[in-house]
Amino acid sequence: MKDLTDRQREFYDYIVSFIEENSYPPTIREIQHHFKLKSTKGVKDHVDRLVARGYLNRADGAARALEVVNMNETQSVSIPIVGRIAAGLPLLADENIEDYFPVSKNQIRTPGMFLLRVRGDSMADAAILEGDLLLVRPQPFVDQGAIAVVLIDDEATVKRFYKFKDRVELRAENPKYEDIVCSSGNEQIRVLGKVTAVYREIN
Amino acid sequence: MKDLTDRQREFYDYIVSFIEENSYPPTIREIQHHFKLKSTKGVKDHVDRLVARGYLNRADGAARALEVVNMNETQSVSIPIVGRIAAGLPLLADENIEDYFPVSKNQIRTPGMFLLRVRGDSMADAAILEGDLLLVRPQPFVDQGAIAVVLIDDEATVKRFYKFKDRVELRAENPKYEDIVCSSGNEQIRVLGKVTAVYREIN
DNA sequence: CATCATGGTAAACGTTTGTATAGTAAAAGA
DNA sequence: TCTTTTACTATACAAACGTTTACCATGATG
Repeated sequence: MKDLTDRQREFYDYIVSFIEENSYPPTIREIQHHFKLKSTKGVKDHVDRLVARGYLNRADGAARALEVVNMNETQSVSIPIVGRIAAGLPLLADENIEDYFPVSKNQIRTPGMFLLRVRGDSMADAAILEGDLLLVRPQPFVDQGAIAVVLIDDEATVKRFYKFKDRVELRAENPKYEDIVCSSGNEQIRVLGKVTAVYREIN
Repeated sequence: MKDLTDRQREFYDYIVSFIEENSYPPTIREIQHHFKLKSTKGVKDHVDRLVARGYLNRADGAARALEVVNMNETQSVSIPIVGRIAAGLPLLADENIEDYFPVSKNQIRTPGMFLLRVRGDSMADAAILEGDLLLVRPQPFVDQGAIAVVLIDDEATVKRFYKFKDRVELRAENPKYEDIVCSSGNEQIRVLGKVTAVYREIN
């Protein structure tokens, strides 16, 4: 956004906010009136420049045929919140999905990402509280020390994950809880994915 | 969708898909040509019926001023991230805006909401860490004990807010920091708003 | 049977809208 | 310093666009 002047930026912002409010783009004259200009020419020039610089697309000659480039990219997607995980069923089976929560698209990089609502305070010292929503990228392993969602006996838990030659350790971030140690080859635990974001609503 | 005839449904679907493809709505005549009709009247009738049944909104007389109801509800909005707050300037002046971050629309209930990136660890025990983004609803006061963004000497800080007859206390959630106490009438502090959500990206 | 909603055609009207030409003024680069 | 870019005013025009009136045909409703 650095190749735009302040004024150009104002026009761009107005067009974006108009679309957000009305869900269709403004006409040249609607922009003109918003900026209290006395001619349409100034608006046309600005729009043309925004097109030339790649911030807008437009179909020439057509009314309101204005498209903000990258606007779709900031849209959000409904991501499922998985609740209790039923044994045997695929993770995202209907039975496991409690609700949906909108997450902006640029947080979603891989398919199959899901949200998990935190139960308990075992990660309190990692600033993850009961009720928080965790955005999880599904993957069968995570980096050493990363916060992972792990399935233990059909129960999803959130822990820091450490893998050693002979064992796997799942460490809580709360002194009240003891580490879980599994010897290698033990098939009772399964890494579901890596926690990539935390959402908390207050009140 | 059961009060629509097959034909009406076709028109509705075309309008939705047109918007998805072009990101602006079609004109009456564009719809007409798609269905290879020889008059605009049929299209107008269909659109009017879709409006009457609540599937579309529209601003009469204006080109392309067509809005598909429910299409926008899961979208997100760009919310400004305010950085250092310059004295005198309004909070959301360009000078204060560092960047924008998409937040899903249903988290935004009042206008003027903004994001603040956390500096320091003074709220660590409230599970708010350095680098977290806080969604802030602007308001001149907050409930007792709520987490507030407060302006002290042109510096925005996040603290728990307590108001008593004779004084205001701003308490950090970290034993390393001491409470800030201001006698009433002291104009050096100003509540900017209430923290309503926390976003954290991991890695 | 008459009636009403649906789904059209045809043609015309007036406004909305994008575009163009000509010119001014100030700021930014070269 | 000269030139270009930015940011406008003023006016005008043609095309695009929504709207309207009049009319026709079909199928469902009562």
